[in-house]
Amino acid sequence: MNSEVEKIQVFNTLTGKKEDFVPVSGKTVKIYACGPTVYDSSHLGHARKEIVWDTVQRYLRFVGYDVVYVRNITDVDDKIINRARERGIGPDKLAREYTFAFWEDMHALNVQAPDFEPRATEFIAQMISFVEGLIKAGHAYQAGGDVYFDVGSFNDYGKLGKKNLDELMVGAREQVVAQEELQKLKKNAVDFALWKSADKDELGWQSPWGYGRPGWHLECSTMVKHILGETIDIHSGGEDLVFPHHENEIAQSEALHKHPLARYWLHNGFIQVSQEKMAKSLGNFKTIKDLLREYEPDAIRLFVLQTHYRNPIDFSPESLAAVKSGLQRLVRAAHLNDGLELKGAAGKDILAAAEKFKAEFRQAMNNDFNTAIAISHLYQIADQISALKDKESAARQVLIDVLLEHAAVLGLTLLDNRKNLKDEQKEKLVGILLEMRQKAKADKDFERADAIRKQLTDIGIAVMDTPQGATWETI
RNA sequence: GGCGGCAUAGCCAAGUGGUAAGGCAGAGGUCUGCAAAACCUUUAUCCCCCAGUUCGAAUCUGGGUGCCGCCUCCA
Repeated sequence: MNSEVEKIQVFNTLTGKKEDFVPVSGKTVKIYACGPTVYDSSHLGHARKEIVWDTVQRYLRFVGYDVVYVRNITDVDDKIINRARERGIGPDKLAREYTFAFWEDMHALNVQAPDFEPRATEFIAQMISFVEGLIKAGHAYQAGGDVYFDVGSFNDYGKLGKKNLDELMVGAREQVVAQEELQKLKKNAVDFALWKSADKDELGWQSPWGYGRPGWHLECSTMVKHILGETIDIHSGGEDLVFPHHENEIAQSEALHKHPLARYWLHNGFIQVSQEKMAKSLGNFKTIKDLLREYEPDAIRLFVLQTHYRNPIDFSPESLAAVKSGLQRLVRAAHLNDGLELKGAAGKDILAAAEKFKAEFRQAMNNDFNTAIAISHLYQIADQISALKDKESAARQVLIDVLLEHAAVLGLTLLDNRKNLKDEQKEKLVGILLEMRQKAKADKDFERADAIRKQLTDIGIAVMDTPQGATWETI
């Protein structure tokens, strides 16, 4: 970090304002990002969330903070249990399967591994003591084999999601009335489960209240506490988590610890499809694996980051395809010096341009991580690179280096894939050669036909003539 | 119904009081045997509508219209 601390501003959902970012303790930044529930394939919406917060933690490290980035994996949940039952396998096996699939997707998208990646099932014991603490403090109560958080005992309830407790009660009461059993158990309709009893043959753990499972919100509060501490700097997630998930985390943690769970609550906007949110429940999603078949990881990241993280993105194949051309310009500029010896030297003007670019890039990112502006500066530096001649390659290299360094902060590799062939292209290519050879044979130009065959053999492709025409295989 | 957010060129998208970034597509040009790629130039008198505050507003205020999200699982 420079001698002076980078002045970063972030939009805090808690206050609804952009605020100066000041970590709890100096250069250390503790971030907890709500991770996936592993019961199905990840889609573009999940990709956005991971790309956005990956970029944030990359940038904070880039400007010199010591970041501890934690992203959990929710591997115990009703959705997992139901899906596993449908498939006739154990919930733990299903969770493992989709955990690996998630890791594959994240790796492909150049999303860095977090410093810690706790799974809920690893923290059952800590969750149980967390609940015991809440009961002891009078913020939770046992009802049958369940334990509920007593929302009425926590004054600040609703401060994140901007909810009015009285109004919540009305809505919640209607739902609870529909479930008679709950009505009997809960003191208050809005109270949420910290621990839920389960049947013996279901996924569960022994607890002071009997056999059961933790409630969803509990895991995050517990893992934050045990891995990062009682107050962290940034807690992030998709905007749908604001209420009730993060609201409930705040209630649990702050009721127990009596001080803030996180200083800054950051939330990313959603991907929409035809003006509707992309969601598994709507069945209108594109999985990351689908997209990766068609688009490079850099293109997907560029697509996501060209919109500010809090704004919605309306997805269409056209809009994603449109970034491909732009990406090519950056890639081309980044590789203009490939295979060239560096000539000349970078003059003052070049060094000044590099410094100007660095400052502008940071200025953009310091303003609530405005990646859209940051990207526009990448294009500007790419134009400057392209404008330099080969004989000024040393000067050009200075700018290429800063381009690559800053593109990497956004997780863009700018790898040169321009000459990479797809499998189908390779097959067609051989087909074209065989067609040309066939034409030569038909013209009785056997010298030419044999030359084509030999050159193919030399690169490891054997050509075999058959009564049905030529075929080939690799040697 | 309550709360929150968004509306900027053909499309995507920045811009929170000082006179419209950037990308895609389009147009013209350089280059080329012809192309393609690349590069250069160019493309919103105007920011959903109405009223107001101000010397000055896309940016602030009030009203309206449309859309989205949350309030239940959801990134």
